[in-house]
Amino acid sequence: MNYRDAVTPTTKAPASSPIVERSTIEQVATAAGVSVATVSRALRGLPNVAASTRTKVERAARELNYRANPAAARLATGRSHTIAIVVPLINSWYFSNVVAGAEAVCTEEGYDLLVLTAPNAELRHEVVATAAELERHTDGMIFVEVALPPRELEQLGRRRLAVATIGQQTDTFPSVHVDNVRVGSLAAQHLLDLGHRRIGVIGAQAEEPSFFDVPGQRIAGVGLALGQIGGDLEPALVVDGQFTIEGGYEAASRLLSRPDPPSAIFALSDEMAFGALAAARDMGLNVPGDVSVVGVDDHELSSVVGLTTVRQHVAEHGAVAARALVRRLRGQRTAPGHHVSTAELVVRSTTGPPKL
Amino acid sequence: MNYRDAVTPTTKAPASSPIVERSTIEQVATAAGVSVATVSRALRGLPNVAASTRTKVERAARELNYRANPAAARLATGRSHTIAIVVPLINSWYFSNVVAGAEAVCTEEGYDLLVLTAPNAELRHEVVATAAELERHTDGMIFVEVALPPRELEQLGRRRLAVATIGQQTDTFPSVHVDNVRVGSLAAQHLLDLGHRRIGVIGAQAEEPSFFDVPGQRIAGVGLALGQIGGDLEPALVVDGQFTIEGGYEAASRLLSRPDPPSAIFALSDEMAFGALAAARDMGLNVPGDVSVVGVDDHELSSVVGLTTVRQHVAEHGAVAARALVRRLRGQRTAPGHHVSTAELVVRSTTGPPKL
DNA sequence: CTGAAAGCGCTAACAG
DNA sequence: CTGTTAGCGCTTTCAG
Repeated sequence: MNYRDAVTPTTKAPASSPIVERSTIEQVATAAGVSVATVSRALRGLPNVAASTRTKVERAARELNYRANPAAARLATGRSHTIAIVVPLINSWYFSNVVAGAEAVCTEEGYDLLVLTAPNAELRHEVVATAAELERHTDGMIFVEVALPPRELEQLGRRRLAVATIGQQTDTFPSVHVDNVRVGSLAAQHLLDLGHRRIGVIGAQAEEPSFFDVPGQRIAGVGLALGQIGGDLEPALVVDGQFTIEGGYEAASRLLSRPDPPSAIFALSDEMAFGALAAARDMGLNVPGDVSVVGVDDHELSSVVGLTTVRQHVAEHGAVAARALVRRLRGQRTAPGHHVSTAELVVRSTTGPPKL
Repeated sequence: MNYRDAVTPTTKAPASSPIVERSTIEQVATAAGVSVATVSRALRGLPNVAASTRTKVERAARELNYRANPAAARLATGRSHTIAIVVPLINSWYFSNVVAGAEAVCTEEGYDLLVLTAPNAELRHEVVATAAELERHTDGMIFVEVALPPRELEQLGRRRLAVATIGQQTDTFPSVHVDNVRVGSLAAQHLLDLGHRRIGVIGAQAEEPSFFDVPGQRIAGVGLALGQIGGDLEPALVVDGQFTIEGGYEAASRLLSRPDPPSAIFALSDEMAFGALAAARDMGLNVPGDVSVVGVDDHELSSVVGLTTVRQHVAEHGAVAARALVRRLRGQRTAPGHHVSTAELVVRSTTGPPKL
């Protein structure tokens, strides 16, 4: 339920200051004894305004509590100072953390953050198809773990809309992503170092593998690590966990009830790992005695249950993407930088050497 | 990580239809051979438009892919078709689910959803203080578990802004909340029925107890149930868990390492309960053999670990609030209805009779 | 460096 | 029932 997580004992609230009305540019102009055009220039920091005039205007604006009406500014300029973040869903650990990161930056930078969920491919295509419409609601959008095919990317690229992606890496837009092959290797290598040779993987079907495939890359990383010691990833030991707790539970149950169960399980997310831990417990198996478990994310619960995991800095993903967008919207024509976020292995107590 | 939770195998995407431009009301007017005013009326379903004219206009609009420019409409009408949701934080199970519920309704109803986080009381006051400003960004706001003092409520009430609250119940605005006293009683009664008499509670400090106090009410519910059998809630058995997993872990550790530990623990949220379960495990205690644990929420993980809990329908809270707001914005002057959301006990395997 | 004036695209009286 | 005419509040030429 969490309603108070962040409630640090704060300084006494400023006795609820009364709501103060906003005024129009014209009132400010009159008060400062200049024209509205000058007020507009002065307040937006444009050149060609005498220092003295600017000061005068600023004072008047402050006194009148003036702030440009966003609707009017938007109509006149076409920019809305709003960013939309498109996520498949919002009520999951990963996505809510990404949104949190983006929100923090947006608030800080004076942008409004709109949340759009596009749970399936069809809706995602629709989001792109209605980009012309969205352009009138927002200045930019952040696509989070949303696979955009080349054709749609190209369509978006031709628009005035600023775009950033999280997860997918494109050559048109700035992006943030982790090296998922490395994520997989990191987990697998740890397991190999402990002596495991048969590793089970709880992953997920990639929806559109051709463009963008997180599970696939992580699994490739596992294969890579395994390959280096002349080993191999058994396809039969890779099962779908749908990135949910329950999916993880079921996948692990299947894996562990095999005649030849793996000695370790790599779940592609902590939530699936939690499911796996529960499954092991329910089967009377000891972790890490009978089976080791590794996850990805570093969920809050992970440290508490001692889950070994590959940590990602998820909120940072959102923050970096938002910052890139804001920068671009402010005109800083930076290269379409790709930020590769770090990920690191956090060894805790769900992993250990295999039996025998 | 969860990016694909909701990815159901969808029908093949409609081969990315090209982005089609938007046109202005004037183009539609010309195409339909009428004035812009008529177009505006026809398209907004206002009366006083001949059926034939309306059809004509609608066809033209469809052909030109016309949709009113939101910025222009907003400037002219003052309404933004946007709703803001104010949460203390967004990356927690409870709040992200509330937001998800609200988002679904907003999308369905053609409203944009803005997310604002106000982690502490000070920022919350600021949100209210800048209501005049917010009014120009949004038509309404949903305050989620945000304690608004009477004075601020009154200030908000005088504005054009539509308001709905989740958690707090006011007599000015529509609200959604659960009967938290009942939530507490439900949990306690279950424990009492099993034979427990000494119940520990993991709760949280209320920030502004005078206006709105979820933990306090749930605890009161416990006291009530206890009182009915002539028992009493020992103040020393009520400890703060800050509504976080870790806080729950620490609170439970403290509770269980007492010389006279309670035989059952009621955690005011599932996340705190997860922490408590981990603490019990780490102390070598058996659940429910040595100690029973009950939570509140019915988190996804709860069914998997078998946590007995009082289920709340969280996403529904967000949806109901959003719907109330939309209704109000559409002019249906309904009574400031207070929706009391249901909560029910879900008995699983973390509760059982006490030892001896 | 500053002001006047023309929009941005839509809605809302007000006539007719 | 429909068209004309003002705005909504700001930005942006264009003169000066």
